Amino acid sequence: MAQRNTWQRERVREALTDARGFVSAQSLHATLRDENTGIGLATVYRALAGLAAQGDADSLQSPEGEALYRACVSAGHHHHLICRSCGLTVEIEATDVEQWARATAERHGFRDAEHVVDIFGLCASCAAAADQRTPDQLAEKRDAH
Amino acid sequence: MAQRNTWQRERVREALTDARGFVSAQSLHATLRDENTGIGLATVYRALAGLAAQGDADSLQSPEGEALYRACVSAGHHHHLICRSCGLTVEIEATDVEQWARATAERHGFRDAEHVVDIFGLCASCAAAADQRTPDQLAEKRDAH
DNA sequence: GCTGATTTGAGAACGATTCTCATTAACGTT
DNA sequence: AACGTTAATGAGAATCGTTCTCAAATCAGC
Repeated sequence: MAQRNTWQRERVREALTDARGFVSAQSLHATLRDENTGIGLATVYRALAGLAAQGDADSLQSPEGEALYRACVSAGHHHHLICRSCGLTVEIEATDVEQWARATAERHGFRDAEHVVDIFGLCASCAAAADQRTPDQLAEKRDAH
Repeated sequence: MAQRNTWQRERVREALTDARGFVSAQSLHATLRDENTGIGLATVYRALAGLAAQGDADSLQSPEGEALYRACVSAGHHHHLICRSCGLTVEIEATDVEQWARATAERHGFRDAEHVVDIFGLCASCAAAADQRTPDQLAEKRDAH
């Protein structure tokens, strides 16, 4: 009996799909815990690891050192443009970069090369929101001073 | 009195420079602790954070979630080809990738884009070593079975 | 050498992730 | 539908990397 279907695994899969971008295991767990029965944190981690292992999810390390997961849309290898504020993710293809990475590794005698290529930034709407907020923050700073 | 010069900070700088590639704060601390007086782990972290902040060191997240540091040779922005076995690092320039990243971010309306571009692989000597070891490992597997 | 702010080090605190293990429940068999 | 096997779960403990705390040590200017 290799793999059993539990409602927990389904829920994790759903929640991951519903999320618009990359989410941490922690916040996924928080979401699930809010809306239903108390699913265990360990279970969420196990489910995510499983999904990632069988290629149904992507995982990457945020610059802060958290592991982020996302439901995988396109099956193949690809990269991401991630909003560091709201987590919105755009899947990007990078054929050129792909080739460049392989060529570079070979040129230096490296084998079994994997590469990490991701772009973090502020998406259009978050950038707009940030612009609106900035004056207030400056004002607060002035007041606090 | 902004910044003080302590032998600890110097030692960290030296050790970081001596290391041939990326090292974790933990292993740097272990090295330093072995060869001399007991330098504190927190101090190593602080020194590394400081070096990274003032641009004298690079930092990146390993796929395992550890933060890795390396003495910065070229001042500007650059990327790395890292041996996942011995940590040997080659600094690589990626002007094309640079531009591609900027263009991609802009095309999707993203602002303040940073990118993570690193290649992990097996360097030539580690690959050779792995080839030698592989038959034994297979034999072991057979025996253990 | 004295003074005072910065830095240190030991350990506590912390957050993310993994492990443990008794309990639960999925699924093939009856 | 009940059964037995056994993978999966959940609560909490354990682990690991990193940051924080605070008293004691130390650097820099006088």
